[in-house]
Amino acid sequence: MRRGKVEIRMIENSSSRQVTFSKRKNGLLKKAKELAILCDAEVGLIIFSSTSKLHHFASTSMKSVIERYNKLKEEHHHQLLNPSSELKFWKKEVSSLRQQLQYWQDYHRQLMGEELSGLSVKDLQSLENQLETSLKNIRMRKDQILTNEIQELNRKGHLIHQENIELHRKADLICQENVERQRKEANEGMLISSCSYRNLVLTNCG
Amino acid sequence: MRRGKVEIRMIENSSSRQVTFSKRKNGLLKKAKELAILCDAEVGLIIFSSTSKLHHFASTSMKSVIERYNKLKEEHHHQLLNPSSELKFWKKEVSSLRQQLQYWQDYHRQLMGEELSGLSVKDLQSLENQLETSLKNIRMRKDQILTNEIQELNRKGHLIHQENIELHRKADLICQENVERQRKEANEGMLISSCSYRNLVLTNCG
DNA sequence: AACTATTGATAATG
DNA sequence: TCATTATCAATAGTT
Repeated sequence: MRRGKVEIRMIENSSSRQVTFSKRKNGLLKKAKELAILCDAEVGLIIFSSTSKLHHFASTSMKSVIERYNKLKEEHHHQLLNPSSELKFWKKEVSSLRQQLQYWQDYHRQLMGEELSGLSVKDLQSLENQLETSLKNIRMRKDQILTNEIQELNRKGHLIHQENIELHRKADLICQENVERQRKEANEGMLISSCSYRNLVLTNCG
Repeated sequence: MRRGKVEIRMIENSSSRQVTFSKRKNGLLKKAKELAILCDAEVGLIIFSSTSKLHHFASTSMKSVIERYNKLKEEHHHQLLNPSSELKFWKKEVSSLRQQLQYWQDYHRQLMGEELSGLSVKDLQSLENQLETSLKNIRMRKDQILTNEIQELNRKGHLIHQENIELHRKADLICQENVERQRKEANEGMLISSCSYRNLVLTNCG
C-alpha cells in the first residue's frame, strides 16, 4: 500500500523498477486500447523496456499509424513541393486507406460472428452487447412500425364498417319509405302504372 | 460523477466523445511520460483523434522510437524466414490445430447431448448459442404472425370496401329508379298527394 | 472549465 | 510472477 503520492523520478532499484514497469506498462496499454475504442481514435504505442524488450499496441496497425504520422510530418515540413513527393503521398494514402478498409472489413466480420478467433472474453462481451443493443433497437423499431400499421388498418376498417352500416341504414330507410308510400297509394286507391317498379323495390329491399 | 463502471465501447454522442477523448488523451500522455521516467523506458505514443488531429509523445524522439521498432520488426521477420524457427512455427501450428479439432469434436458431442457433465464457461456459451437460435426462430415466427395479421386485415378491409361500393351502387340505383319514376308520374299528369315523400327521396339521394 | 462521487490503477506487501 | 489491499489517481457525469 502506498504511503504517499509517488514522485516521478527514475526508480533506482532495478527489480522494483521492473515490477513497476510491468504494472504501468499494462495499465498504459489498457488505457491506450480504451481510448481507441471509446473515442474512435487511431492509437499507436511503442514501449521499449530498460532491458530493450518491445511492447506495443496499435488500434489499427502500427504500420498504418506510423505511415499516417510520417505523412502528416512530411506534409507539415514540405507542403506541395515536388511532384515525386506528391506521388509518394498519394501512394501512402492509398496504402493507409487499404489498411483502414481491411480493419473495418475485419470488424464487420466480427460483428457478423464470422471471424471470432483471437478475441478475448471482454472483446466477445463487447461484441455481444453491441449486437444485443443493435438488435433491440432494430426490433423495437420494427415492432412499432408493424403495430402502427395494424392500428391504422383497424382504424380504417372501423371507418369503412361504420360507413357500411350507415349505407345499410339509408338503404333500409329508402326501402321502408317506398313500402310505406306504396301502402299509402294503395289506401288512396291510386293505380301503380309501372309494375316493374314494385318488383325492383322488393328486389332491392330483400 | 460516474454512476457505474463505464463500458468500453465507442461513445455515440459526438461531443461527449470529444470531451472524453481530451481527458483520456491527456491521462494517457501523462502516464506514458511517467512510465518513461520511472522505468527508464523508451516510449512513443501516437494518437489520431476521430477528427484526424495528431497528438503524440516520445521520450526520446519519435524518429528514434519508430526506427528502433522497425529494426526489431525486420529482425523478427528474418527470424521467421530462418528454417529452424520456421519448423518450430509449423509444429506449434499443428499442436494448435489439434487442440482446436479436439475442441470442436467435444463441442459437437455436447450439442448432440452425448456428454453434458462438467459444464464449463464454454459449455454455457454453447447453451447460450442454442438459446440465441431459439430466440431467432421465435422472433421469425412472431414476425410471420404479425405479417399474416396485416395481410388478413388488408383482405378483410378490401372485402368490406367492396361491399361498401356495392351498397353505394344499390343505393344510387334505387334513387335513380325513384327519380325516374317521379318523372314518369309527372309526365302522365299524375298528382303526388304527399309532398313529404318527394323531399325525403331528394334528401336520401343527396 | 471546475467539481466530486466513483471507479480504476498501483505501490507496498506477502 | 501472482494475490491482496490500502491508498492515490483518473475520470464520468454534472454544473
